[in-house]
Amino acid sequence: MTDSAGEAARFLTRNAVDALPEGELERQLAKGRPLRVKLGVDPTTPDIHLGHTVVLRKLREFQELGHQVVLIIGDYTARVGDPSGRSSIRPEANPAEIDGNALTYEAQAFRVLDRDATEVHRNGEWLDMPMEDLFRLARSSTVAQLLERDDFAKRYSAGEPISVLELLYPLMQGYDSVAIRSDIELGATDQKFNVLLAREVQRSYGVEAQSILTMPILPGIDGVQKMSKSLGNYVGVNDSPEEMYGKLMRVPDAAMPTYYELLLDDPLEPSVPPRDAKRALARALAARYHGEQAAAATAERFDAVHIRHELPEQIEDFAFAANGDAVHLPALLADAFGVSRSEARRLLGQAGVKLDGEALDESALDLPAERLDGAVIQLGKRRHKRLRRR
RNA sequence: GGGGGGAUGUCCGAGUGGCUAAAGGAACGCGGCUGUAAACCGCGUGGCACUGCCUACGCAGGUUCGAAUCCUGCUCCCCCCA
Repeated sequence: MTDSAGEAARFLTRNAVDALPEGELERQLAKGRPLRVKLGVDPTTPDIHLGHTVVLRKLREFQELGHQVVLIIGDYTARVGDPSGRSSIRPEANPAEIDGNALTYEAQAFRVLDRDATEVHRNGEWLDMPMEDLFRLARSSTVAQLLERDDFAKRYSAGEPISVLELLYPLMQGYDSVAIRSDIELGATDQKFNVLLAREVQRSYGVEAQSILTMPILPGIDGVQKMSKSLGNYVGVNDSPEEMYGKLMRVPDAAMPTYYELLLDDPLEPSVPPRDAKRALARALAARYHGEQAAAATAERFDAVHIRHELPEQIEDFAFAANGDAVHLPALLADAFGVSRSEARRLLGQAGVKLDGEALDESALDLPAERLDGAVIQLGKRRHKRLRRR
């Protein structure tokens, strides 16, 4: 075992949770040949967010060390739905939607990965198998083994349903490893069971078992739950610089060390005040996905709006119709911001609506059109529209 | 195949004939304080033609002056036995 293998292994595992079996990665690296590094993603949502980039960045590190990254777009497994971390059965995913997502997924993944050094497969290539092959696959594990997994065990003992299809999911993922002959599989910690079970599946097919490397899960911008699209606490890699910056500024301080460790190359200096650390993070990530210039402009605009309380530079116009002189505010707000009229009324009653910076109150539900024309109407802290009479 | 239990708002979860647009919690929104942080305080969270009306407690019917609550059928889920 050479020093360089040990060094590389230490580097690659520095912010990982598990690298199993113990020492295996170093042994693999010491062989001196490029490793086949697997990552499987199910295109269940069209967007990649910063949470996904944690593992993608790790993959990128492998790439930069000369290893072969194999990205598997789980078009077939997406139709089953990964039960990991789930407490209930997923609704069946729609194949057409999955195909669409797969394309955008791939494109977005290459904002982190080097396209030329990445092998991409759809697992439909091999999972669309005859029943006979499924028999073989289904024999590679046992119900007891599958039920050992934490989320299944919980659901089972809580008397919640587990479908047979879900039980099959880890086997399908494991077969991916057989199909591409992976040396190592990456995943977030919630994938630990799946990636470990793949070792069993590989053995049962007589191929060498992969090692595994799991990464921590990035909390969402609420700082508590994992970042996920369905929880609405995510920052998408395709978000505009303003969205990225603004969302990241809402992340609680407590999550900063984790964000730094998982998303940036340099660790968080403890001496940096939390607010500055967060600004630097927001700035760095906006720059990563949109360039230094856009990031600088975004930061400047953010300060203008939130520190100097100026209006945002760009405010979308909203054309309103006024067929008399008076305009009914709840209706206007409902149309402009996509809230219900009832909600608009409530917000008016809570001083949550401002016209050119001044709070409106619910005593005046109708305002003259001329007062509105050209004015900026603001809902809460962050939603603005410039009104134009149609 | 037999027996038992269950389905309530974004989620969890109370509620077994009127006082229930439905307790409580979580989540979220608005306001205050602030750093679009945390903590804390206040208000709010079905819709609308809004001092009122409409819709809502798995689905469809029924009983009743009145049903989330009672009855019938159906759908789905869980457990035990086989």
